[in-house]
Amino acid sequence: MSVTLKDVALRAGVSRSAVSRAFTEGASVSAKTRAKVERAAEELGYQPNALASSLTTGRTKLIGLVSNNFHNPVFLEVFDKCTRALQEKGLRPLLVNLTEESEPTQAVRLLRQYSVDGVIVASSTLPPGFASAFRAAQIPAVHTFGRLCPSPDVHVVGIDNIDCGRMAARELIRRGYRKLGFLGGPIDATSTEDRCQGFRQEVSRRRGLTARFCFAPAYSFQAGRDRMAALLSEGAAEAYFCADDVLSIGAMAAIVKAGLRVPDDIGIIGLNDMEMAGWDSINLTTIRQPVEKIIKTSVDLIVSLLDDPARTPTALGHPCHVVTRGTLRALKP
Amino acid sequence: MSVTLKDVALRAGVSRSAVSRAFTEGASVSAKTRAKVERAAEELGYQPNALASSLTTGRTKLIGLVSNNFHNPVFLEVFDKCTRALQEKGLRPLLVNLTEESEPTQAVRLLRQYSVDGVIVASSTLPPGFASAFRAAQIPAVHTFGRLCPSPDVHVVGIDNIDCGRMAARELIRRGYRKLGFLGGPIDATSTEDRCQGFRQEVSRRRGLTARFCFAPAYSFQAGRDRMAALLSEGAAEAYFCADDVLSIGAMAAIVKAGLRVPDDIGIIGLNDMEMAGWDSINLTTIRQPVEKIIKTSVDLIVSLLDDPARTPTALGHPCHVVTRGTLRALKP
DNA sequence: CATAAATTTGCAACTGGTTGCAAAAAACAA
DNA sequence: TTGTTTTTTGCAACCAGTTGCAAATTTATG
Repeated sequence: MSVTLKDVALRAGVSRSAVSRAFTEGASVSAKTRAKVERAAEELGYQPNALASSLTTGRTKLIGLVSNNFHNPVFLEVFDKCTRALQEKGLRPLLVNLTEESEPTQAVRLLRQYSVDGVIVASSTLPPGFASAFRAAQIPAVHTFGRLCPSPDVHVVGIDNIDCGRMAARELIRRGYRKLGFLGGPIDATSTEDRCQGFRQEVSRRRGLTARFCFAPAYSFQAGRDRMAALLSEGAAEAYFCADDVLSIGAMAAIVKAGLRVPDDIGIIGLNDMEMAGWDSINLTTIRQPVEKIIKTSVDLIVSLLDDPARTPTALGHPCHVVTRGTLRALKP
Repeated sequence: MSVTLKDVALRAGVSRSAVSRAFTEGASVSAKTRAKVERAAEELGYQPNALASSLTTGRTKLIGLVSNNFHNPVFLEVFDKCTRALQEKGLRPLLVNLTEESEPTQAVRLLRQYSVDGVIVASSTLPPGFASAFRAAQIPAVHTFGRLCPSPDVHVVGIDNIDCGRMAARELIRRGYRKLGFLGGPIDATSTEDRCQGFRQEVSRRRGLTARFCFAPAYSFQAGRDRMAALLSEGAAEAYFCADDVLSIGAMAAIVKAGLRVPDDIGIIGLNDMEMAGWDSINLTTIRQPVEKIIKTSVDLIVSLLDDPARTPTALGHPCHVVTRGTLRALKP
């Protein structure tokens, strides 16, 4: 079997407590003992067992990273940033893929069994019961990319989707488009709902504008392409706010396929600013969601919740801005 | 604090052992006791602590999932498939992001501290020392997407990259291309090296062919685009095997930007067949790597290694095949 | 040098489970 | 009914650590 405290203690000629202390920052050990212990540990190739120590300390340094977005490329960036940020804080992500089959309660049970110190749910919608389950289990939870609302059930970090909707509408209007369109994701996704609402608000504040609203069944290329193809055949708007970059790319594919051009015939503005949006063959004008900052805030929040789990949930919003590339026509002079 | 065995035992009026047994499949408990325990557990909301039990059973059911590929979209599919497959087997992925800064030894230490039952390294190249470190620590390890070789240091599951190189060359030749090109990733990546070697072999077996070889500094869009732009200015080949789909997409962007067309002016064949390759705005002809099967094999292998960690490492290859889409010219009649 | 104060050390009990073993209970056979 | 066999149960020790406390050691002070 593997090398344990006892082995090191024996070899160093000290007690088990001494070894434990030598590996604990700020514990009461003399330099001499620590040196002896370190030497022995080195020789035996000892690694303290984090799980055993979690029993008494009550800290596993495990953070559940829960998501169901394994198809949208922007989430690769999310996982990258998130794992890095956690690792920097000495925390380890225990990844949970929320598939359609696996019930959410199953996921919560699992996270409890592994005594995670906290949970980050990276998904625009939170499965029902999650918030209360984590609260009941006293597990700090952060809903990253969730819907901001004044007094949420659980800590939320994200963007103001309503405002993004307004921002998109303003950008289109500013560029002289008058017949506007909104192409959302699933109609029951809160993110789509809010973006739609903001877009509608802004449009209805002005005169002389028309706006049509439609929804794709998923935030995916195919869904965007199919929906746009349908729109084209029934007479499309001058410019669309597609509530997601992948959706935008799908929509553009349909436009090009129909023999039209972006932005000359139809303008497109997306949302996310994922890496691909900047590829010059795509060159998508889009609303940038500050993923890195959102993740950083989420991780910092989790860290602070570790010492104060009962804090009242808050919503932390992050400002977005338009990244101008090539899929909207130039400003009128 | 949380509910423990003792609480349940007290409430059910049985010993702690009885509770433990009630939660262990196939343990010796009467139906009556089990019922009492289950009832009490239910009432208290008890969840067994997986980490505490790991101490005595020696099994954590944690599997380290190590990768450094958080930029290639194909890896989102990999993470998706891998987490699903592990979850189905009752195993939990502990994600480790191997960044440039963090030393690989650090990662191994971490995995030992968390007593993972096994490790899956999803990366074309294995950091030096990994194989021996895992062997020394007696941790079963599988190198997924690694280089197949007759007697590897560690279990490998992947594809025969040399064969893929040959396959690509044959496909180009079959379609009548005579001036061929190979566009690889980093020249020191074994995957690129092997694909290049196979391609060269096949070309040199025939007469009347020319082939030029070049390498991009990364498997990325930018790298592919920049490298291809440079090639175009110095006179490009008729068709290229780009050793990765993202690279291919970058290369195609450069070609289009230069006013040329794919496949009319230059043919492209990629490798991976990631989801995006099938998007009809990309429609890339490529060599399909059977990601799902590779992952499934890897997970099955890890599972079997749990009971037999010392098994001699083997290399498990998976066949690839060309997926014909629209980036190579039609076959000569 | 003796004494007081500060630091270091080991013991033992604890974390939340599992498990070998012997005793107790239940099931079966005579 | 009794004796035997089988099943179930609880005790106690164990897994790999941590930690409060009192004893032992070192350091500082008079």
